[in-house]
Amino acid sequence: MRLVIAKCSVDYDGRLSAHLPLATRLLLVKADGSVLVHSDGGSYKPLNWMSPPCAMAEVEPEAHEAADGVILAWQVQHAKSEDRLRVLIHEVLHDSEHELGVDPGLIKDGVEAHLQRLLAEHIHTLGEGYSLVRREYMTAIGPVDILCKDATGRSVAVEIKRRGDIDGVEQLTRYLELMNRDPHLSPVTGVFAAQEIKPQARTLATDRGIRCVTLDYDALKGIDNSEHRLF
Amino acid sequence: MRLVIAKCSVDYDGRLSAHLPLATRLLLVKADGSVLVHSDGGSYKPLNWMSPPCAMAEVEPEAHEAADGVILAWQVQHAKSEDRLRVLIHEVLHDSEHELGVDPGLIKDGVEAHLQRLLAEHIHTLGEGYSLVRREYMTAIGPVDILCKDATGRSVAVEIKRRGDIDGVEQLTRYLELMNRDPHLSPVTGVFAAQEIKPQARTLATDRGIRCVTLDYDALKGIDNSEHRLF
DNA sequence: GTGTTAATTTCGGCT
DNA sequence: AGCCGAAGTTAACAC
Repeated sequence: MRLVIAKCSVDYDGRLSAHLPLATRLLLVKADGSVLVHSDGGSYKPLNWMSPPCAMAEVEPEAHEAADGVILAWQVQHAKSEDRLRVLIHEVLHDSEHELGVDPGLIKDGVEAHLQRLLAEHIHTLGEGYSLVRREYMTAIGPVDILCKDATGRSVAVEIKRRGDIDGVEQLTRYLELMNRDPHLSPVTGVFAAQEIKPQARTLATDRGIRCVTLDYDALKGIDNSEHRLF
Repeated sequence: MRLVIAKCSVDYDGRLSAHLPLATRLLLVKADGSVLVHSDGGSYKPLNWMSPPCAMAEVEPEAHEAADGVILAWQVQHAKSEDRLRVLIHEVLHDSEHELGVDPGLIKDGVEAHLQRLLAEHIHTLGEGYSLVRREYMTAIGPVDILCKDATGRSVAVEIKRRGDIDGVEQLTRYLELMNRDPHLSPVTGVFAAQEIKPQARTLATDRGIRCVTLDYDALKGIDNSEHRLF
């Protein structure tokens, strides 16, 4: 990884055209040739960048560029498209190279997929006598997160979100509408399950006869772990 | 901006929990206190980060951490939520501070908004006798990019995308369906305009009686420039 | 401020 | 390889 602090201007041409006026910025060149241009603020998104696969070459600035004070130009060309990044460097304030090695990568915990797996494995947390039919139950308009049956054998469609919002309720409503047209499934009731349910979403769901269930991820994981210890 | 290359492990707790095992990485601390953790690959997205507003503090590692070889801990706390990032540093390989100043920011060209403005200004590119009614014509389900009339005075709804995909056709279809229920507007025809239209989207649009128009952004801009030169 | 939509979205999973 | 949907999405813009 190469770190350069430089006074530079940047031009991107590809899916759009973008220009960065002359200013001091961080230029980050990764081992795969990709380049990030960062300012000293904003978010994690660079001002400009080139994604891999790409190749970076240091070239002589053109005559008119050199006349404007450009001492060095970087040309970053994407390998599979016409996307091109051109960095015109006026002054280099820092330049260092560092060996980082391969990164073991991020381990995530608590995303929707985990919630779905845990709830499917412990479907009884929805109520006594509940049984799983299947996860990702396919319908014409997309997969329902979980289809199960309650103690009386009635179908229950479950929509799972980390954060339960209006759009999640809308999504479940569409599924329920469609599934209730299917005589093999109907009547289907709905459960909106999330770690946190926004008041608006709860109101809308309740109004539509959809039950809201707040999921305790740590509790579910706890059940999971204790069962794994037992067997 | 502070650049640190360090052997470290990172833990994030907030909207989810995430862990980065011990490895050498770039730690980037911006002037606003935000922190990015980058590896030597991947995309522009950091492995882990803390968005502003937040505060970074260097603290003593706990006893068990120090026993594991941690020489320094960074605690990054988000100002408005419980989001927390903890960086456990085992070895510092580089540490430098740089003054960057305020960035003038990115100037973009060629995004959907520009296409919309250009097409609205040169609505005749859709056909002889076309006239603009208005941009962002509001309907109950959202704004139609452009509403215009053809040479015969019939309403035409235009949906603009940079890249024309199925979902854009669906979006336009919903607008047309709604607008055609309005006796003041009906009949309304549709135009799907994009710089590039995917074959599937073109097929679907044609099947629904929606005309597809490929926009040449540079040509539209050329017209624009030449007109500005004339007047 | 709040909400909605685009993004050089990126990223992962599945077919 | 392409399609689909989530993301600690972020960012811009209207209301």
